[in-house]
Amino acid sequence: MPLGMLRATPLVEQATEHLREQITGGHWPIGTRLPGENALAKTLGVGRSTVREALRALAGAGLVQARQGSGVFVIATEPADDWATRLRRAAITDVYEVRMMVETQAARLAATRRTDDDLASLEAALQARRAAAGGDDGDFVDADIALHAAVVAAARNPVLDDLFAEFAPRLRGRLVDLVELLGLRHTDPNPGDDAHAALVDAIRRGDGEAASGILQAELEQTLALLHRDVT
Amino acid sequence: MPLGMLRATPLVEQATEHLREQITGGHWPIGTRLPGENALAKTLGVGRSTVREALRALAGAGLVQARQGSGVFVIATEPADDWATRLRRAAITDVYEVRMMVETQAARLAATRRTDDDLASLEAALQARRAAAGGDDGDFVDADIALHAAVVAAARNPVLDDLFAEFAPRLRGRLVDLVELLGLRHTDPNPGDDAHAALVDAIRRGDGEAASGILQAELEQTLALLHRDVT
DNA sequence: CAACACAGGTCCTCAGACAACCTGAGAGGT
DNA sequence: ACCTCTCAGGTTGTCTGAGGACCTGTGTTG
Repeated sequence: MPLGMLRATPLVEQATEHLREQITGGHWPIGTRLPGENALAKTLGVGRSTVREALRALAGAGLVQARQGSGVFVIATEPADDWATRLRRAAITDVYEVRMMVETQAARLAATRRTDDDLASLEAALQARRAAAGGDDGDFVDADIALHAAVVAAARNPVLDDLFAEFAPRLRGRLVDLVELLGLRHTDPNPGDDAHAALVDAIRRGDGEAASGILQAELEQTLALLHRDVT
Repeated sequence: MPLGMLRATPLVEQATEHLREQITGGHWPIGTRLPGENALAKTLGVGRSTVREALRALAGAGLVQARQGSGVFVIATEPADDWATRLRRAAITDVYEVRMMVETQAARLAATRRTDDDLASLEAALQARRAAAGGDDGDFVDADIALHAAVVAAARNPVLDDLFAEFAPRLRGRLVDLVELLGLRHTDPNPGDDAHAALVDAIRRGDGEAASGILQAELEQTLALLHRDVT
């Protein structure tokens, strides 16, 4: 099925794309009133309905807004940049640094707010991290991240949970690379186990200072590796 | 202009919304083929063109995709949740707490990383906050937020800047309310000026511990007010 | 100067006609 | 029995026309 899978792109999609490019390309800044439907139909060489549908698609994408009798206005020149995109573009060391700030504070809160359920989750995550020591680098990093997520969850602040969840995927790939490239698990397949056990214990004991300090030391070490990796 | 400002919502928008709710409400899971245009027109009591435009809007929003001859299929059940929406839904105290964590750490970094330009910006923002003391509560809160943003910017981590910029709009309205309802500016139209001047000075001197401590005290006080406000 | 009316332009809705495409069922051939 | 082809019915895509609702700017009147 070489060419049979190819379909002509519907005119309305082509028109949508063309108009979108005019907007995102800066030809129509925010606040601009677009040419009327009839004018656009003539310019694009399509029917008026096709123009209307294209404009609806752009409205659905949040780029324009129609006002009956007035016209169609540009209200955004690009879709709202989501965090995943922003984090992807940001320097990994900047992302990690913010993670570090957030997480050390979360550990402090976790020590005072953790419930029995939280402790059970932390213990389970610690065991899962140990179990993942026998697996590949990717699984190990995932288990490590899960333990850290359990720490953040014990802080009992949903905004923190969300924030950590946004950061984790951005960091995962790089952390796996780091482990592999630097051979961090060659001598010890479960690096940092002592520190993580001490972290869970500090949270159990309610010692926020210790929990925060342990995490700070660990994360600073990884950040230093990330800096080294970059140069 | 009591009722003159109200406009009938165009049918296509109502239809779009109805269909969107069917999708986000779980009635049409991902992969579902929607009823045909003619069936939908009958169900919704509108013309086929109106249905087509509504479907285009949903396509523009990324929820459906049309295949000529086959039908229109659900490809997503909700738009990617953006942070603004999440923050809007979150408890204000949770949001503020995260802001506090991030900002106190940022102040620490600012003390070590600030440039001469950062210092100039901080000084300008401090003066602007003083100038806003003569204005209304909204302007004052804006000037306060701008000073804090300058602190975060001096930490020289773009991810932090972005994060603070996400949080600020969510917090603004509530902070204005707090100032108004609690009459925080009745006796002193420029509350916290001493603390803010000390903050800027600590950053200038490179004293991260002092900067962080000053901010922590201020933000904890406001958080306590937010907690009180809620109960 | 303010209020009102009107003209022209714009978006909104519906209907109809025809084209292009897809899918499933049935018929015919091997 | 299995495979291929054809066709019918249903679906989306495009265009056109008609009329309605709305908005804005201009001109007229009091």
